Amino acid sequence: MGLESGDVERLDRIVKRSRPLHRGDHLFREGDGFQCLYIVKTGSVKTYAPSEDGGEQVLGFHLPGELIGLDAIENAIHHCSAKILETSAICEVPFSQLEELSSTIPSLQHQMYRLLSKEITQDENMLTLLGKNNAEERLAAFLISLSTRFKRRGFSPYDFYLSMSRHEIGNYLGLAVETVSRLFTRFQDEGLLQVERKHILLKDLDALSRITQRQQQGENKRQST
Amino acid sequence: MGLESGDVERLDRIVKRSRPLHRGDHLFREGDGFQCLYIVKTGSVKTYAPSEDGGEQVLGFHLPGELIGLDAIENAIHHCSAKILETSAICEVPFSQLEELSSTIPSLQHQMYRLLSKEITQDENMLTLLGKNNAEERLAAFLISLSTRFKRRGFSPYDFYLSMSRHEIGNYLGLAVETVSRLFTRFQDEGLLQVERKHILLKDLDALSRITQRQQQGENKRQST
DNA sequence: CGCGATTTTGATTGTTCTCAAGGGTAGTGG
DNA sequence: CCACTACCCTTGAGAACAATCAAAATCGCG
Repeated sequence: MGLESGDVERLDRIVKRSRPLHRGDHLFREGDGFQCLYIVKTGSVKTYAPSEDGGEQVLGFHLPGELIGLDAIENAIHHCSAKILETSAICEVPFSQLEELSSTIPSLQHQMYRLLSKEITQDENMLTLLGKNNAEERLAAFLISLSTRFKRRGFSPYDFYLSMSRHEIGNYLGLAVETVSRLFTRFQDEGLLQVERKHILLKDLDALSRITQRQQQGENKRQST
Repeated sequence: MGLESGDVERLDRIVKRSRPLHRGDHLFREGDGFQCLYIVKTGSVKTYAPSEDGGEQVLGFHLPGELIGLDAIENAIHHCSAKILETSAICEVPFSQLEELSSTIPSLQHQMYRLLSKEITQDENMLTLLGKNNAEERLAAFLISLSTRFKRRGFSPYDFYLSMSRHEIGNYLGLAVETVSRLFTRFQDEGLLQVERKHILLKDLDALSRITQRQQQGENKRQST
């Protein structure tokens, strides 16, 4: 990270540990004033953009170690809502204090820029997924993403529980619930994974990877160039 | 903006005006080391993520006043390529200098955070467009976006030229070229606009807006919740 | 003027959505 | 503890939107 230990301590001092939150609780809602960034310690959170009629677009699922709220800096208003998916521990980081601190610690400022930049890169990857990949490729990419993120945090990359519903997965990936359900069944039939309700056991990560890259291999698809 | 005039001058001093660039030139390519952010002064630029086989995902079209390269901060490597669409004047901003400057000018630091945050918000809006909207809604939203951005810069919001091909529009919106072409024809038949090759004349911006919002009005679509 | 690239238009196909219905699960309250 | 209910997931059948294939028309450029 490049932060000195004294700096880490100063950073640590502004972070608030919140009491555990429960499924269905909101961290914030669209339109709320922006005060804090949130870091997931344990559990999981979904962010989504609600639309007038009660519909929504799921923007992301956030696992331990991941940051929430960066899109609210611009206008100091949250542009999306954040809902707890399972009992979770979340840290709050008051942004104004973080901002002040970052102006006195250059390496912290740099980390902040990198963090924001990373979020942009991730969103761009997601744009490619939605713009170019079919249903099968999207779900495979989703599972690999979860697997990678669990692994990074020291959890099993093969064996995990989904804290979100099929409905939410479909919403996130731009697919109907039924399509997601059918794909899980198909992946299981093909021996790529075992799925039972929320429990996922990835049996052939390589094959899943191959699926996500399939689009690129096909010669000159229509939307290309 | 909140920058003092002395600060503006300091900022101005690190910005380099480049000679005019021409259609097809590259500002940078995926994998290039990250040195500068780029600001479009005149003309237009597209950014895209190339894939192995020569295909690509268009990530954005950049008009005068808009910034390019924010996704490269994270690893100091460009994750996408940037190609000039028409003869353009582009400013370069060496990022390391900007970063230094921002650590001594708090309001500049704040602007940087806002800029990065805004980019995230825009990408999230695009995710919603690709995840929830049909072809018609996507193209309408695209035209309105262009219109709004031209207007902001003092150009006509009704009458403008497209610097990108139908192919690139389709790629950007996750649609086939033919679909884009058919939609232009349909919009024209319905009196929403006049189109002749690259020349666009928007005749009913309200109707276009209504199209983009159609999805939200329909009661509880499948992917919602 | 002619060639290649781009755009348009038409016909057909196909993936995914939609509609419909059944079964399973978890949570609630009697 | 069991019944009830609401929600979630699955599966099937049909419809629809957009992709694909094909070809003609137009444009830009050397």
